[in-house]
Amino acid sequence: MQRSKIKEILTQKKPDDEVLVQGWVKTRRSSKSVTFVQITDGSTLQDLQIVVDETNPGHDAAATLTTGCSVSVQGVLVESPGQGQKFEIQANTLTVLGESDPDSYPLQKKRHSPEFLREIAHLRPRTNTFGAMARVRNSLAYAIHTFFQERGFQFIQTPIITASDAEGAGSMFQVTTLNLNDVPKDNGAVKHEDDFFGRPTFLTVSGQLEAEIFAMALSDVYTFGPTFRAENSNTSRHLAEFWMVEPEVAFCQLDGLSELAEDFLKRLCSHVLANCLEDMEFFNKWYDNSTISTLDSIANSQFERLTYTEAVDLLKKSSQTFEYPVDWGIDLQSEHERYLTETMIQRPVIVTDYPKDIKAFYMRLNDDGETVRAMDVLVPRIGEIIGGSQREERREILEGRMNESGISHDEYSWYLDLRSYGTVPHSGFGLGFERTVQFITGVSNIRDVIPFPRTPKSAEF
RNA sequence: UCCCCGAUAGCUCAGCGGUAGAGCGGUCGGCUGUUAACCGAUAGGUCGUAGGUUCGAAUCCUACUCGGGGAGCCA
Repeated sequence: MQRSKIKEILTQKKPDDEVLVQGWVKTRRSSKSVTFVQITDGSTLQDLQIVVDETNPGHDAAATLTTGCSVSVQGVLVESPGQGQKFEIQANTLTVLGESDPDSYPLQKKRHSPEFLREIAHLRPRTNTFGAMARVRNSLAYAIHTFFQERGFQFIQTPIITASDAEGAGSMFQVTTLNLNDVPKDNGAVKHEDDFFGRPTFLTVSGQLEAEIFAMALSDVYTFGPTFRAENSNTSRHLAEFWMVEPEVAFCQLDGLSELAEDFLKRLCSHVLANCLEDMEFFNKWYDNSTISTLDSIANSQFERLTYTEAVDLLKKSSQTFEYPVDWGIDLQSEHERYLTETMIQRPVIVTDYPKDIKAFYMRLNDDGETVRAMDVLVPRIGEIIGGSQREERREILEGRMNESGISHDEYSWYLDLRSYGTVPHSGFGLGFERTVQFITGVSNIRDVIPFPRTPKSAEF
């Protein structure tokens, strides 16, 4: 007999159907005459109740089941006379596949703190929260690909190991096969020629520059993969290894890009509501009781658009006092961004045209010579969820900006080449996948929205 | 990296100078078509680590480690 997933059983099977179901025990309640076993198989948030009568030869085994055991059950689907579930399985046979010693099994049939669950990352996928998390992540990843695929974007796989060490996005992890206990040296300096690639190499901080190469040939492309930052960041919204989505669009200026970003975020919100409502209701109940209404309103509302200069004016005019005063020329602080999106505007805000001195060298210089065509999308609770820009497509101006930033023309000659041979206006942004999952689920710590978080001093599992 | 807070039973926490506590979970027994079931009994702790103050430290002080909140860096 073929196994059915619990989700299938609840949606496609009818009373009196005979089914084979396999999963893990959440909890068990027994008496002399009957035992109830609640099992889950991860296909849905809902547990399935198995009823084992005392006359069943498997009753003794069922009565000793504990949380975490794995079982295989053949039985008949019936409408449940009890409260709390529509259907249940009247077991014919129940086989214990794997025991789970209750003295040492850390998961209990009660709520655990996210901090504790992080310490047992190999078992936390079995919890309601993490099962829901995995399904929402999966659904979001699917929505990301379909959004771009439907619009004719090509999915490009950019390298994870890179030799560019000055992409302006923070410190990088070095990749080496040199023996660190006995590094080959030449006059005191490390002999990088002896290293695997014959030169220093690093884990990528962004696929953007490589994506630009393909945008200059295929027009509309995107990347979606792991990204690494060796920053000593200890916050609830930073990881050393995270996933990032980076579309790069040729023949597109900043206003086109911000439209794309807005459509994209709206699509992610509505997709999750349409496909993971049960899991979202769980997050709404236990983590943030405004998350569903927020997603709803985002899917149906207009994002606010402000220039940096307008944002600074607005903040200055507000009666709010900030720890860091607002002034034109300094970057917006977290408190400013959050006040803008959470209090003043109360929905996502796209801030554009930042002073050039606080943004990366590749962003297109405006005619005022002072600002660049940068774009940050700010959302309540998280702050910056998307950072992007129109890229500088004029070679001379790009070279000037590289000089100002101390970036080697030699090392980026290929990047400059794109501006010499058929350059076109183009734009792109980066969306932090885990920050998006945080925003959507309402789970406050980024370590609890990724299966195996990597943070400073922590790389277990 | 900086500021603030925390670390006591498997988990969540109380105790804050004078003999280590509760709830949940575990174990044993009872009971019931049960729903984080219920009732009774029971086991379980070098009070994060290392120093110091004191007649006496879980409790006060110092350092370190780890965790949380905030900041910076950013996605």
